[in-house]
Amino acid sequence: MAHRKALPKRLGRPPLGASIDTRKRITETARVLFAERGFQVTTNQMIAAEAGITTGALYHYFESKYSIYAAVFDDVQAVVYDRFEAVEIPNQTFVSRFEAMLDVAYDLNTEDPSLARLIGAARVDEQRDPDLRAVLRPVHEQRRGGFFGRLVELGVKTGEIDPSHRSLVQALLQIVLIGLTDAVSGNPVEHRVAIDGIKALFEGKLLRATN
Amino acid sequence: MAHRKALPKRLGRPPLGASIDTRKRITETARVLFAERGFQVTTNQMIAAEAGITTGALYHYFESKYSIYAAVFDDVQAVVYDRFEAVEIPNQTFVSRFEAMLDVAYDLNTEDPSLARLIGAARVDEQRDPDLRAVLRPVHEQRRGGFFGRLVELGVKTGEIDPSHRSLVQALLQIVLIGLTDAVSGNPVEHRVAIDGIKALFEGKLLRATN
Amino acid sequence: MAHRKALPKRLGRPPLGASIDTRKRITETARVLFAERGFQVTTNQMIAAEAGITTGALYHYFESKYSIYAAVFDDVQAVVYDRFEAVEIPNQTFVSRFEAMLDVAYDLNTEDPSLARLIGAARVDEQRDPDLRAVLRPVHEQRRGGFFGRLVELGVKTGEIDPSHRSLVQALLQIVLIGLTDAVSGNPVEHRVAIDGIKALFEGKLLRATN
Amino acid sequence: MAHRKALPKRLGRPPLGASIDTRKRITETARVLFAERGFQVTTNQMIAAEAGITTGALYHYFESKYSIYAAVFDDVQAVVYDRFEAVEIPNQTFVSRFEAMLDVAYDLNTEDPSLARLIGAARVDEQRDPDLRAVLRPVHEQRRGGFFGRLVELGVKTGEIDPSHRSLVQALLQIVLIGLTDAVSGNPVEHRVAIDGIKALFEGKLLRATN
DNA sequence: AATGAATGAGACTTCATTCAT
DNA sequence: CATGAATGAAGTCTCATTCAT
Repeated sequence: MAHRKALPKRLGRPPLGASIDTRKRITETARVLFAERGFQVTTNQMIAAEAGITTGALYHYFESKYSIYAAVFDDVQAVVYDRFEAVEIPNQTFVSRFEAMLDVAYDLNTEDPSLARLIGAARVDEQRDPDLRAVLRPVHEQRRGGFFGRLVELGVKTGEIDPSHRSLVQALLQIVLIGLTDAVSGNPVEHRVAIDGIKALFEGKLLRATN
Repeated sequence: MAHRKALPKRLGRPPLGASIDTRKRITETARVLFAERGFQVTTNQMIAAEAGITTGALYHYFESKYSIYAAVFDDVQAVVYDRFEAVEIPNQTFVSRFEAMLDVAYDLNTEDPSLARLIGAARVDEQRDPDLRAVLRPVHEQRRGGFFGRLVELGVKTGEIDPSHRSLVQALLQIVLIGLTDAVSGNPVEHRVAIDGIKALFEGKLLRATN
Repeated sequence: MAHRKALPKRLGRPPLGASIDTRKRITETARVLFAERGFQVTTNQMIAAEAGITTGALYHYFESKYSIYAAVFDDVQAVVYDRFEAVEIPNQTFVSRFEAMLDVAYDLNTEDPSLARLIGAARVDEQRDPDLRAVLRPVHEQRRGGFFGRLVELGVKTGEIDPSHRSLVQALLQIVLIGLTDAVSGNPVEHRVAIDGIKALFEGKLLRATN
Repeated sequence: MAHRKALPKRLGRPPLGASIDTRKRITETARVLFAERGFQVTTNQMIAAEAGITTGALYHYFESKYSIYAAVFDDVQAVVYDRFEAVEIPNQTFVSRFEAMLDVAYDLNTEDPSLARLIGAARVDEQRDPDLRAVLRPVHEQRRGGFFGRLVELGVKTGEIDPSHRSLVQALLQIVLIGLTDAVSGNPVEHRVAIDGIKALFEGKLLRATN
C-alpha cells in the first residue's frame, strides 16, 4: 500500500477498452452470436467466453439469457430506426424516400452485418419461443408500423399511390424489406444487385410490356 | 406382488390397425413442429408424443433427429417443386408465369401452411447448424435454381427482360419469394394482399409517376 | 403356380448350411462377438445381424442375452476340456503332460482363436456383472480344478514336485495359463515364442546361474 | 406457494470445506469402479454418486467419460512405473531385479488393489472399444517396453540369459506379469503363493528332473 | 420359426442458473 | 465485480425385451 510511484508509463487509469464497460461487451458479442446462431443455439458459455468473462458474471448484468436478448434487440432497434427516420425529412416523394430507405438498409448492413441479421433472426426466434416473444413484445410495440405507415401516407398525398392501394403497398414494403434481410443481407454484392432490381422495378424500368 | 392391471400401453408390437403408417405419422407431425418451432426447439419428445409413440420408436424409422429432418425436408421439396413445375408449361410470358407461381405459392400455403413455413425455417436452421446443413445439402443440390433460371430466360426470350437485367431480376425474384414466405405465410389474408401488391407492381399498375 | 420345371441345376433340396441350424449359428456368431467385444459391448442386434436373423428371433432359442452367453460358454468349456483331457493318458510325467497341454492350447488357438479369447473374456465379464456370474456358475462348477489337480498329483507321484510345493505349482500353472491366454492368444507368433519360453524355463534351460 | 424448506442439496458453489478436492475424488472413485467393473459397466451415475456430486459436475472437470478414464489411467501408470523403476538401480542381476519387481507388484497390490486391477481391466477394455484405445494411446507410448527391455539386457550382460533367448524371456516376463495381474491380484494370499512359485521356478528350485 | 413394431429404462451429455467466496 | 463449483432438468440416443402377426 502506498509508495507505488515510478514506472513512468502504464500507470494510472488502465488503457480502457477491455474492462471499461463489461455490459456493452456482453451485448455486443451477444448480438453477433444471436444474429449468427439464433437464441437457442447460442449458449451463455459462448457469450461469456467471447466477452472474456465467465457465465456467472453474466448474471451481474442481466437477469437471464432472455434479458440479454431483450437488451441486444433493443439496442439494434434503436440504431436501425434512428437511421431510417433520418431519411424521412429530406425525401418528400414516396419513391425517393423508399429508395433512400433501401440505401440505408444497404449501408447499415455494410457497416455491421449483425444488425440486419439479428432482426431477421429475432423474427424467427420469437415465433419459436413463447417466452422470448413475451420478453420482446414491449420493445416491439414502441417502433414499427410508424415508419411504413408514414411512408405510405406520403405516397397517397403525392398521388403516387391510389388510396385504395394503401394496404397493398404496405404489405409489399414489408415483404420486400423482410426478403431483403433474409435472403441477401449476408452477401453485399447480391444485396446491391437486389436493391438495384427493386429500384428499377419501382421506377418501372425493369420490365417491358410484351405486346 | 401388487396388481399392475391395465398398463396404459402394452409392450410388443401393437395390434395393427391402431397405426396405419407410423413412419408417415412421424414425418407429418415432425413437419408441423419443425416448421413452427425449428429444428433445435423441437424435441424428439414432442415429435414422439404427437405421433403417439415413444422416443425410442423414432429410431426404428430414422437414424437420428437429423435424418427425420432430412426426410421431412425432402418430402416438402418434392411437393413444392412439383407444383411449381406444373405451371411452367401453360404460361408462356414471364409475367404470367411469375403470377401463376405466386398463385401456386398461395394455394400451397392455404392447403398446408406448414409447407412454406418449413422451407423458411430450414433456411434459417441450416445456417445455424452445420450438421443440419450437411444433411440437407444432398436434397438441395437436386432442385433450386432451375425454376428461377428458366423463368428469367423466358422473360429474356419474350423481350420482357433486357438481357443485361438478368441478375437483377433473378435477385428480385428470390427476395420476393423469400419475403413472401417469411413475412406473411402465416396469415392467408395478408398473404393474398401481398401477392396482389406484387402482381400490381409487376404489371406497373401500383404506382403512378409523380411529375 | 405349377409347371416350374426345367432349370437343370439349383433345384431340389437347398444346399443346406444357411438355415440348417439357427441355434448353432447364433451361438457361433455370439462366441466370436463375445470373445472380441465382451458381454456388454456385444448387442443382441450384432448377434442377430451376424446370424442373419432379427433380435426377436433370438428369443425363440434363448431366454435372454445372459442365456446365450451361458450356452456359448458351455460349448467352449466342453471343447477345451475335452482336448485337455485327451493329453492326460499318454503323458506320464508332469513336465511332458504340462508341455503337451501348452501345445494343445496353441493348437486350439490356431484352429479357432475365439475359444481362448472367450475364456479370457468370460473371466473378466463375470467379475464385472453379478448377474452374469450367477448364470455362469453352474457351468464352472463342473470343470476346472480337476485337470490342474491331477497334473500336480502326477508331478508329486513322479517325484518332480516336492509335496510341500503343491500349492506353489498349482498357482503357477494358473497364472501361466491365464497369462498365455490374455497376453498373447491374439498373436500366433508371439504365442509360439511364449510357449517355447515357458518350456525352456520349466526344463531349466532358459537361465544360467550367475556365479 | 408451498414450503420448500431444507432442500436436500443446495444450488451454487458449495461452502468450501465439504470437498477438499473434487477432481481427486472423482479420479479416485473412478479408478476403483473402472478397475472393478470396467469402462462400459461403470456409469457416470456411479462415479458421481460415489464422489458425492451429480453427473453434470463431472463435466466441470472432464470433457467426457473417456477423458476421466484417461486421467485415471495416466495416474495409475505414473504410480506403478515409478515404483518399478525404483528397483532398477539396487538390483544388478536379472533374477534379483525380477524378483524385486514381483515384490513391488505384490506390495502395490496390497496397498491399493485397484491399481493392478485397473491395468488389467484397461488392457481388456481398450481392446473392446476403439475410442478408448485412441484415448489411451498417448499415455501408452510414454512408458512400457522400457522396463522389460532393460531387464532382459541386464540378464544378457550378466550372462544369465543367452542372447539368442532374448525374445523368449521377454515374452515370458510379459505373460507372467499379466497372468499375475489377471489371475490372482484379487487375493493377497494366492498372490503371495504364486509369486513364491515363480521365484522358485526361476531359481530352479521348483522342479526336479525325473530321470 | 420368424419378423418388425414398440416400450421403458437408462446412458452420456449440455446448459441455464445459483451461490460461496 | 467476478470466478468457479455445482445442480437439476432436459435432450439425443441405445438397447434388451415383448408381442401381434
